[in-house]
Amino acid sequence: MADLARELGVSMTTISRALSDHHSIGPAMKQKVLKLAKKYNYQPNRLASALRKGKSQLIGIIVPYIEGRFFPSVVHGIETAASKAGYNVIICQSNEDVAQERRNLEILLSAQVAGILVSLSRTTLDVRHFEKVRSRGLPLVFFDRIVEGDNVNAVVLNDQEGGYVSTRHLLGQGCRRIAHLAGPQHLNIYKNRRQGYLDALREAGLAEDESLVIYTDMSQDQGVAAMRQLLALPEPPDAVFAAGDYSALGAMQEARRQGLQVPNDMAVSGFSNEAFTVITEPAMTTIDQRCEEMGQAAVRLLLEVIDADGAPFTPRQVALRPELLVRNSSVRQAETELSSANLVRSFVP
Amino acid sequence: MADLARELGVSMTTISRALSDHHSIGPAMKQKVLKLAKKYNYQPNRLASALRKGKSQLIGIIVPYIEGRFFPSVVHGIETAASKAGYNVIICQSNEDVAQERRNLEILLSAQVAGILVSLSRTTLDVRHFEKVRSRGLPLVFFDRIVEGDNVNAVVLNDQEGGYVSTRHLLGQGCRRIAHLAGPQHLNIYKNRRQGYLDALREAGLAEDESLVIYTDMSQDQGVAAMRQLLALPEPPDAVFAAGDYSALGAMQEARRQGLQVPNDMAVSGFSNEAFTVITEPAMTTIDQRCEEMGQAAVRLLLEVIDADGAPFTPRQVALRPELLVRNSSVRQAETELSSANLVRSFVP
DNA sequence: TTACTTTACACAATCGATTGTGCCACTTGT
DNA sequence: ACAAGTGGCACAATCGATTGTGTAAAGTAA
Repeated sequence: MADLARELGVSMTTISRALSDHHSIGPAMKQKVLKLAKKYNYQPNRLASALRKGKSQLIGIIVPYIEGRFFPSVVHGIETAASKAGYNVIICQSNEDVAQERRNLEILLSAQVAGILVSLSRTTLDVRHFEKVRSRGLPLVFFDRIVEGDNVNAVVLNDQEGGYVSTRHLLGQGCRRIAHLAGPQHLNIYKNRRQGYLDALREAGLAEDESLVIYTDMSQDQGVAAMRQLLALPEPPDAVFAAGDYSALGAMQEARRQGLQVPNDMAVSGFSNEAFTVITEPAMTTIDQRCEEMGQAAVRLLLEVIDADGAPFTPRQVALRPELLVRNSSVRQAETELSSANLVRSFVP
Repeated sequence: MADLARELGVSMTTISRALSDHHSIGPAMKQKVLKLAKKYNYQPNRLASALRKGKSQLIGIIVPYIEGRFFPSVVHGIETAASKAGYNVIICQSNEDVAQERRNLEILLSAQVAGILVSLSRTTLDVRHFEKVRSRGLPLVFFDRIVEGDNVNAVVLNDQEGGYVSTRHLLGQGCRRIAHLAGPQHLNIYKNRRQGYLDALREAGLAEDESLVIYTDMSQDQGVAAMRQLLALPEPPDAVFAAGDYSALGAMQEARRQGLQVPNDMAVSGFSNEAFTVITEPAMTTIDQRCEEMGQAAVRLLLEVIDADGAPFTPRQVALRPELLVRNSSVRQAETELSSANLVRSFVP
């Protein structure tokens, strides 16, 4: 910058203001500065700028881990949206450990990020460490694994709706005894998915049957076990809505192993749209969690708070609408259609 | 920091030096400063520090995208290793676009990162933009999709070895006509996998049969088509080594659809260890690409260059050894064992 | 013409931490 | 006892960009 100033015979002030389009710089001078900056391919030192302004162009992310399908996709959405808005993203993993989460928070604070996006670690019961962020007036948005309450900014998937539309879909296929493979009920996502399931049943006027709700850890193994248990009932179900794709997979495999036709004897639908759901045979109906949209929505909300710039901002909670992906595991067909329906689904990576 | 200095009645110099364990500060004073820093939970402003020192504690990553199995896992490995060494990670996506890659590079430069890790975009043919990084003396390490040559730091998987061990394994199972589903040969990874396959055949004294090598785009569809083509041969193969899991999947599905037993009539092995390979039936033998190790190795190499601190550093290329994961799709068994071998594989997410 | 704006730019302080140099006091060698 | 050495700390410059204030020159209104 000093070089530019020297070459044009003006002060650094003028350079800085010309580049940031300040009103007190004449258009002629602005042009000259811009041209020279291009020529020398001048790149401002973001550290210096951030130090002076007290705000960097960085957004901090804290996620439990970067693996599987969900978090990488959300991060992908976040990075894309942030980058479009001129921000960069610095990423931290808590490894499901509160202590690590706290450390990451400190680091992001000392890196002077413009805002922070957090998905809580599984071991985070006490959320007081986020008070420090708020007391500094630093924009903060939670996503997916959030702090409950209406005094925080948060973006989540509407899990209840996911359970509801899945169950409605199965009902629409003519299923009348719909089982549910539920997840650990102390986690809100699973509680809400189960609630959606119950809501749909009640709406259809069907009596709730406790024996049709099996509580699992969402593993494939327990999906197998659950299906075995269900098929041993005096009145086995004709469909199953699982709160996760892996348990749905296990259930589907066990059903077929016992000679049932999926979907005609047993319709199956899962949750999460894992990559494998398109390659099972039949392909699995599931709920897409809108991972990328979640990332984008989180960034949008964060930018709103950032742009409010300290002005009182009423925290907001955003609930994304899940998308039901109907595939062959749940679409009942006449016998004659079966052959074509079970054709291989192709998937180009 | 000024507060600490005032409270102890010393200069900021002393504070700074006490915290960085400078020799010219007495142990008594160091203790006092440390204790006070704890008490006030003092966090140094990393921007200011980085500005003054000309080096931040940030490592920049440029990847084509953050999706699928590979890149997220590598990033996971990178973040973990970097974090352990006291560095944080700022991540950029090139979206397979050179222009974006160039922009990302500029951004990382202006963010004053301590070093950069890059996996090239697919459209990067001209690599001159990396010259600017080298001319600034900024540590640079490529991984997976690298610039060829021995004047760059790079970490890759030994694809040739992957093809070699896969083919050796199939040979060891008694297969004698082993087909290969190859990928686009202008990409080094696919060329090398094919080379490993050929090396193993030659070593076993088997004649190379051009009709057994099918060139595909690695999609599931083309895997299906390739298997159809292979089975129409006068002398069909008894095994197939695919350079990717998706094409292996297509091949396996088509083989079973035509009534062949996998693995006894047709052994199948893939490449990449995609998540779905454990849930196919039979589970698919494949090559693990050591994603996390690659991230770790890249960080280790980068840290070496950083720690050399401008001293002449001879660029190095690291080749990771792939890991063959033997599963049921390639292990030939006596008929009586088949039932147990095809049992469900469980997978807890 | 005088007084008052407006325009266009420079001066110098500032963000927070780091570091070369200088200074003082005290120890050690001879 | 004097010179040299060393431990412990402060001063002030510095990294590079930003910004409140100051001040000419040019323009406008009276």
